[in-house]
Amino acid sequence: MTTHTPPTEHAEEIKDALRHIEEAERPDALTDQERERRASLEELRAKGVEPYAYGFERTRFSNEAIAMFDESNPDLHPSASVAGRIMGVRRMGKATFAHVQDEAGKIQIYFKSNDLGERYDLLRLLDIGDIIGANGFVFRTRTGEITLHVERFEILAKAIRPLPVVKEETDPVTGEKIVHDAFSDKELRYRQRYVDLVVNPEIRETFRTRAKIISSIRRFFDDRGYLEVETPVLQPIYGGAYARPFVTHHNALDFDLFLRIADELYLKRLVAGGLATGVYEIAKDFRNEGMDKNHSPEFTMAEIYIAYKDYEWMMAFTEELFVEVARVVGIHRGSAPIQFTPPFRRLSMYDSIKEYTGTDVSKMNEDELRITAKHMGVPLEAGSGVGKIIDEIFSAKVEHHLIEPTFITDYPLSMSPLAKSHRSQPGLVERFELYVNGQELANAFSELNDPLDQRARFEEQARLRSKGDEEAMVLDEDFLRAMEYGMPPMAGLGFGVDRLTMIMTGEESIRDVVLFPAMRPEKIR
RNA sequence: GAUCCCGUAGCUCAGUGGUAGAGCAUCUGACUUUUAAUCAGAGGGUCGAUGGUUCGAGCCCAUCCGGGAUCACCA
Repeated sequence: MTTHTPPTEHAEEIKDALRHIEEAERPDALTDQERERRASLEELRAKGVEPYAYGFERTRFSNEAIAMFDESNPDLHPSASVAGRIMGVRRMGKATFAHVQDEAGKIQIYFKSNDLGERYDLLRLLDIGDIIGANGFVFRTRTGEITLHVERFEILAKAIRPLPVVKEETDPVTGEKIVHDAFSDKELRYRQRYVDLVVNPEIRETFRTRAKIISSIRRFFDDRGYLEVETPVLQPIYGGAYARPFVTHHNALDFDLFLRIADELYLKRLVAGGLATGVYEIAKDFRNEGMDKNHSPEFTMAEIYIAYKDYEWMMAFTEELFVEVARVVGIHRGSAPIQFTPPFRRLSMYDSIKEYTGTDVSKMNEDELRITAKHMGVPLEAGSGVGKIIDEIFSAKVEHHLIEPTFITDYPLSMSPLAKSHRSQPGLVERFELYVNGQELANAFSELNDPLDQRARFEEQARLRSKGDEEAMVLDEDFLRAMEYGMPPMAGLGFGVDRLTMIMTGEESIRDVVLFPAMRPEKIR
């Protein structure tokens, strides 16, 4: 983006940045290890060795190279080229062992002075963290580890900042892996995810699973003929959920825009336009709320809207979707893996409250509900109406019981301004949420397509907003206009991809399924 | 936003008022099948920041910065 910023506006920042650059480059600002590594770097160049290569001809991943060793023909010595990061070095004078880590794992490599001649002397300029390429032949050492005997090697990238050294040991009795000095500081792991991925390689599996989850969702939708679309992230009016938005500013047009909190209203416009029977989007939404292990200010949402279907149909679709995702990724981690075994339990909201509290709240008016909540020890906000009180009771008394996938159906109308009134139960809407592991995972309804009803619902929201409810929805006149032209009945579903990934990987914090979690800015030394 | 806990060497951590420590990493030396390699020696710190109490503060107090957990809000 090109901006024509007056030079004075950022003068202080620029001065700070320049000062920072100067200080960072002063030799006395470096640690001894950084100075050593920079000295090694210069020595390599002085010897005519360029420590930052343009590429390397790799023929095998570490696991493939190891697999080449033939137990029945140990003298075969198949050759291979591997590339990766040096994770440990054992120098023994004229022989050196090291482990090289790549995407697939680790392989031990063996350097021998006799074989490498003068180049063997370069090894003293190598450090843990350096990225090298090596080719040679595969053999088995005296102690039994399949190893690459190096015939040629190249330095592909010299590390001038020391990597945390994590050592692993195999317990001789149990055979279990013992990790020493694990890189465990959460702040450092999140801020420097590149380091975390290197020294805690098991977390790579989490992010590979995340990618699989997203691609399996996309495939599931695509296979059924639904169309992937992209709708605006920057919106003049935000809507589709209860949340406070982020605000940004468009310089050229000189007005404020909101970062979307949901995709819903734009996707429904597209169904109205007949773009496709079903449209979906898998993308980031942004909510300006508190953050904790279940909430991140930017998070990935999947939403799909399918014409001529209702929430009953969508429930079956949702069940099929999650069963399929679980099948594709496999559920391999976590202490209490959730089995996505169909059919999922279905329970109306009233029945769920009756089941877990013994109280039937379905016929109660606001005062009775208030008294009931008080008896149950459920704290209420002053302005809570019928729907809000029921929701509070549900959250406090029912939610955490719902471990195996459970559909909760038929919500109070006041909580759901975009959902269609229940066809047979007054005061309710046709809505379901899927609960897994005591958490809401998905939310869906028969979408409201009556423009007059929708307008009335927005107006009710406006009243809440004027009473100080900052999260109440904003009336979207263009969305209403689309509905007035005629919007087919449809079913809509939305779910958080991050939470789905948490469930599928057994991670307990959303920060552990997001590569770069939001953090306050740091001062980098 | 509130409460509690944490911040000491590159990493993981000891250190409850009296000369800042350990293991790994780093440096020097030895070692041609080691694997938490080993052995001998050495260097490395604004104890998150600022202010205060004290003869004396890593330690006690206050404020601030950063992180974690719980709660609130939300998905």
